Formats: sequence, structure tokens, C-alpha cells
Amino acid sequence: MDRDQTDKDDEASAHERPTLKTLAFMTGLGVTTVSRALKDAPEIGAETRRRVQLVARQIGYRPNRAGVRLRTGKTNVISLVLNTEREIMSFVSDIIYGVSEVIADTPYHLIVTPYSRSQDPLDPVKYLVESGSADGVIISRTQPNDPRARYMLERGIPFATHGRTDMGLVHPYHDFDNYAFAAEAVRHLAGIGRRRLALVTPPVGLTYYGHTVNGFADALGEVGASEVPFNTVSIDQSIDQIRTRTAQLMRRDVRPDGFVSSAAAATLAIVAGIEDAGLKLGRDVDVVSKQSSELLHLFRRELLVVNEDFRLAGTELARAVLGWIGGGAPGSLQSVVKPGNVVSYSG
Amino acid sequence: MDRDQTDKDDEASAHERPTLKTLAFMTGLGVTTVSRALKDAPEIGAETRRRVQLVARQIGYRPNRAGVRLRTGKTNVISLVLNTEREIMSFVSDIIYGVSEVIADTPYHLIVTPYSRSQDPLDPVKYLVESGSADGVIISRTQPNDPRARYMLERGIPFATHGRTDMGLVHPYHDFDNYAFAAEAVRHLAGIGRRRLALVTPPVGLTYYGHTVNGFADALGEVGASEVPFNTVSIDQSIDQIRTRTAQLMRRDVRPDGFVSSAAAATLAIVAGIEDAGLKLGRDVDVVSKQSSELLHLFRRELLVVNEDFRLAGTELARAVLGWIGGGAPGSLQSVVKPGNVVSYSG
DNA sequence: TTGGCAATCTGTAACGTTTCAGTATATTGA
DNA sequence: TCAATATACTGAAACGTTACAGATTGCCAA
Repeated sequence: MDRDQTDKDDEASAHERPTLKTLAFMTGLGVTTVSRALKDAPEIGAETRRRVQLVARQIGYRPNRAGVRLRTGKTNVISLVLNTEREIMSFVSDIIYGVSEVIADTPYHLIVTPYSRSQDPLDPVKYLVESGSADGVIISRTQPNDPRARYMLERGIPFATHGRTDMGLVHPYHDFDNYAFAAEAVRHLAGIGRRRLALVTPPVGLTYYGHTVNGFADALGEVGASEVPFNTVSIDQSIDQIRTRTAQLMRRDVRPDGFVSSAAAATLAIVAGIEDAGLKLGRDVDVVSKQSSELLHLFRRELLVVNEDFRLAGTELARAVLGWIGGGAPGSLQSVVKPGNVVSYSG
Repeated sequence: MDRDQTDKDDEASAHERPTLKTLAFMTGLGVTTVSRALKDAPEIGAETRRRVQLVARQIGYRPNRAGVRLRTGKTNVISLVLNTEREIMSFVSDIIYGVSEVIADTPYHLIVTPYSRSQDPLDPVKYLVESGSADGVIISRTQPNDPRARYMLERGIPFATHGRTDMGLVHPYHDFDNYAFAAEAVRHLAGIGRRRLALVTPPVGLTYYGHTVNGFADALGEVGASEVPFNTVSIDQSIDQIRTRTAQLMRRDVRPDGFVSSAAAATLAIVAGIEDAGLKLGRDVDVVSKQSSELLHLFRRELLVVNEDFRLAGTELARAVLGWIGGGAPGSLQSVVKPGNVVSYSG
């Protein structure tokens, strides 16, 4: 109850941000008690707890993040590691929104950690871990043997990958079932009479490249269609390149009558290439494409689409990291979402 | 030179992160001296300074963010405040990349602070300021009389707005010259013989709504063309709504022969609406549209486009906030970028 | 009555940094 | 020679939090 040393701060100043000390002064308790009362520690009396929490709520007390972080090492930060290569119709905003949605009512903040293509993708992850800047990390562009995942597992920092790995190591992930997508796309094309199919693959080296290629190949065998090799093209190439290569391909004698495309931007280029070669979508050739925004049907009504929800990916990834941070088993924080049906907007 | 109390930590443990104490021990100096030597304080001897900095570099010392933040209040964080409403072809990834690029070689981290449309846009800003979570803030969807800008000016926290305000208050901003865009678009359409023009406006209430409308109106007068009212439509409406309204409009007797559109997604809908009404782009009607990705020419070759670079907006906004934080005059941290020419991909 | 124990509460130290108020040594002025 | 001053460094305190090791009280068993 002595008030000798508390004069300098706390009271009477315009309106400082309240701290535990402020609360302690107001309630007449010690800082320790206040700290514990706020986190429902067992050794605090029920009434005291209620009283402290009431006052805290009234004056809008928020724990100082720097204080907590310095003392406990807990940053309350999730980092989303992103490649900054500019792409048309990037999905990163959707992922960000998804993550934001989940962490909105948690104390977590989302920081975006970028790296450029010229950098080693391991660099930003190393930085985060070594500088202790985040409690959890989300990475994308996952590879079957991913050094980033391996590194974080070694260092024991919770993370989730967008896309699976294939290293025999268990960690949280979220993935879209690209095997099923490619297979369904092939089946659909076969169903409307297409027999010679080409695949526009994901970036070589990423895990879902393999999934997509396998789904495509397996379904080809199943329906008895054949592949028109188009290996030189993947969705991370430039629009112009894809367009040119497609036009070249379509001018050949043995040209595909169906395409499976792993990304909407690439699809725009493919269609342009097809039309450059004087052919018509829906008549000479059909295209099944993944898209993350409902826009391809505006582009050409004949396009066949499968939707991939990146906002969902964001929420799942966020839930996964938070789950791991919260002590959940990594193996139980994995999800794969099945693609919906192939959608047609024309007849 | 006594080594009695330093035994517990520092040496011999596997590999803790180095702190000032570590450096002090290694150099044989006091923590204070080390701290000062690292920031080139004047009262440190030249050789000592060099020695400390050398050792620091060698062992990869990085100041502990929580320590600095707790002591000084400096967070080394820039927050980008974003509306999370999902839009087709969102530009937010570009802005993020732009901001990231600028802060990449600074100690700053970028945190993304989202808010949903149902929230008061002031909420996230209040949160940031009251919780002292950032040294600087970037906001978009700026209004002529923007409560967020006013609030941050009052509280003295550095910020930059994407888009100008009109409150007689001075603060950093970056803006695209939408007046010039709309005016140029009108002139271009007039130049190819279009006389009855409709405008698809930005969201009502945002500053650039006014700029766009004024540029459009002024240029109409200048070239002697007339406006076909289309006031019910703005770019933040849904694709379907815009499409339907456009089709309705195009079926009327007095229909426009030219459109000016403030966003690529809306343009897709407009074109769809035009074609729904049985009319043909380039023959019956021309459309000038802004776009932030080079994709509209793939959609319809006849589209006329003006490019807006959101990555540039990101870099400019980041530079502006950092400039203000660094003590620059707010009035000197403003930029408006002129639109490029109207680009045609057909003839 | 007393010792033990559970229930509540408290002060101190520490996380890593910067600031404040020195201290020790060398240099200068008279 | 002595004091004043500049130079180069230092320890202690503080930012807000939590963990540790008590302290105080009341109650019960013996």
C-alpha cells in the first residue's frame, strides 16, 4: 500500500498505455499476481481473477509484445515466405487473406518475408530461424526434397508447406490434389471425344509437377488416349513463350485436340496460341484449366475449368502452423483438398 | 578483466545467438561501449569501433528486435493495411512486392493488417497506433476526407496513402493520375470516331472516383463528345452485375459507342455484356481500360489499354513512409505518376 | 498448542537493448 | 605544478513481461 516509488509514472500523465504495473496499482495487487490472474493461473483466487480481468478489459490493457517477446522468446508472429517474381493473376493475395482470416482473433501478426528468384530459397528461412523472428513459417513452391522443410525440422521451428514433400519426414502441409485434377481433366476430355492430349505442366522441380504428370499419364492409359509431348512448356514460363510454342505445336501434323493446363494465366496464352494457328476452341481443340478466380469463362465460353481455392489454402496452412505451435502432432495437421468437377459454361 | 560472473552463459554453450554481452566478452569491452561502437557514436575510439564492428560481422551479430523495441519503442515494422474483400485480379500482391523490394535492405519487416468490409476501416489503424505495433503505416482505398489519415496525423504516426486526400492536410502519398487517364481515354476514343461514351467508375467515395469522373467530363467537353449515363455501375460491383447492366445498356436505343473502364476485371464483364447484347468490340463499340497485368490483349485483341504499375506504387509508398520515419518533410514525399499512352494491340 | 500444508499473494531477477551519470586517463593551459 | 578539460570507456537503471523462490494467512490433524 505504500505509494512512495510509484509517483513518477502511472497516474496523472495524459494517457500512457496501461501496463501490468498500471493494473497492479489500480487493483492494489502485485504485478506478478496481475500477470497470473490474466492468464488464468490456478493459484489465483477466483474473485481476484475476475476483478483483475474486469479492470484490464475496462482500461483496454494489451500485453506489450516486446516485453513478452524479450522475456519468453515468443514472437506471436507467423511469417509467410514468398517468391517475389511477378506473375499474372497471382494467388498470393488469396493466401494472405486466408491466413489473415485465421489469425484475426489470435495475438498473431502476419509478416511477409520475400525472396527473389536469384536468391537461394533457403536464405529467407534461415534468416527467420536464426533471428528468431517468427513462431511459425509458411512456405510454398514446395519440392519433393525440400531443403527448407528439412532445415526447419532440424531446428525445430513449426512450419507448414503449401504442397507436399517426399522425404520420408512428417510435417504439416496443405495441398490441392493435382493428381486427381489432371486425371479428371483427361477423363473429361476423353469423354467428349478428345484423344490426343497435351499437358502444360507446373514448374519442373516442384512436388505438384510430379503429381500432375502422374495423374495425366495414368488417366491417359485408363481411357486409352495418347499424349502429345509438350514438355518444353510449363506454367512459369512467360505468356509470350507459351503462346508461341502452342502456336508452333498446333501447326504440326500431329497436333493435340485437347489441353490440360495447370494455371489460368498459361491458359490465356494457350488459347491465344491456338487461335494464332487458325484453330478454334471447342471445335478443333478443348482446354481444361485450373483457375483460382472465376474469370476464364469470361475469356472464352468454351473453356473447361476446375477451381482451386487459394483462400482455403491460406486458412488451412494457418491452422496447420498454429496447430503445431499449439503442440498438435505434425502428422495430424495435413490436408489435401480434392478438386471439384470440371465445369463447362457453354452448352 | 574479471571473469567471475560471466560463466553461466556466453561461452561453451552449443551456439546461442550472440548478444551485446557476447560481443563485450569477446572484445573485453563493456556492453555500453559495444552498443555505441556499433552505431558509430562519436565518443568511441576509431580503432575500438573498427574492432567491435569486425567481430560483430564475423560472428553474425544481429540486434535483438525485442530488446530494441522494448527499450526504444522502435518496432522496425511497417504495416500495410488491407481490405480483405476478395477481388478478381487483385493488385495487392504487386504492392506487397513493391514494398518488400524497398525494405529488403533495411531492418524493417512488413506486416499485413487486414480488415473486412463489415469493419470500420479506422479499426485496424487504431489498433496499430494504440498497440504501437508499427513505426509506419500504408493505407489504400483513400477518401477525400479520410478519417484514418486524420487520425494518424493527430497521433503523429508516419504513414502514406495510396491515393490522395483532400482535407487541406499534408501527408505523403502516391497516386496514379486518374484524371489524366480518363481524359486521355476519352480523347483516344474521340480520335477513332467514338462520340457517345460511358464511364465505369472507381468505387464511389474514394478520392480517385472524383479524379476519374472529372477527367472524363472535362475531356468530353474538350472533344465535344457526350456522356451516356452509366452511374449505377462501378468497379467494385460483382462481375455478374456489371455484365448484366452493360448488356441492358447496350440494348437501349441510345447506347454508348465507347467505354472507359477503371479496372481490368470490370472490363472483362463489360465486354461480356457487350457481346451478350449481340454487339461486337471494335466495330460497334470500343473500350479503353486500365490494367495492372498485361493480359487484356489476350482476352480481346481489340481492347485499348492503359497500364498502371502497382509494384511501382508499392515502392513509392514504402519510400514515402520510410522517408517520413527518417525525418523527411511529409510534403516532399508525395508522388503522382502519369499514365502511359493508350495502347492498341489490334491494327 | 503446534506443526504442517494448502491457498494466495509478493519481490526479485532476467530477457537485450539504450540512456544516464559517472570514472579513469591523458592532455592542455597558466 | 596543479587544476581544468577532453577522450574513451563503464556500471546501473529502465523498458514490460514471466519464472523462481519465497512470504503470509488460515485451517486442520495430532
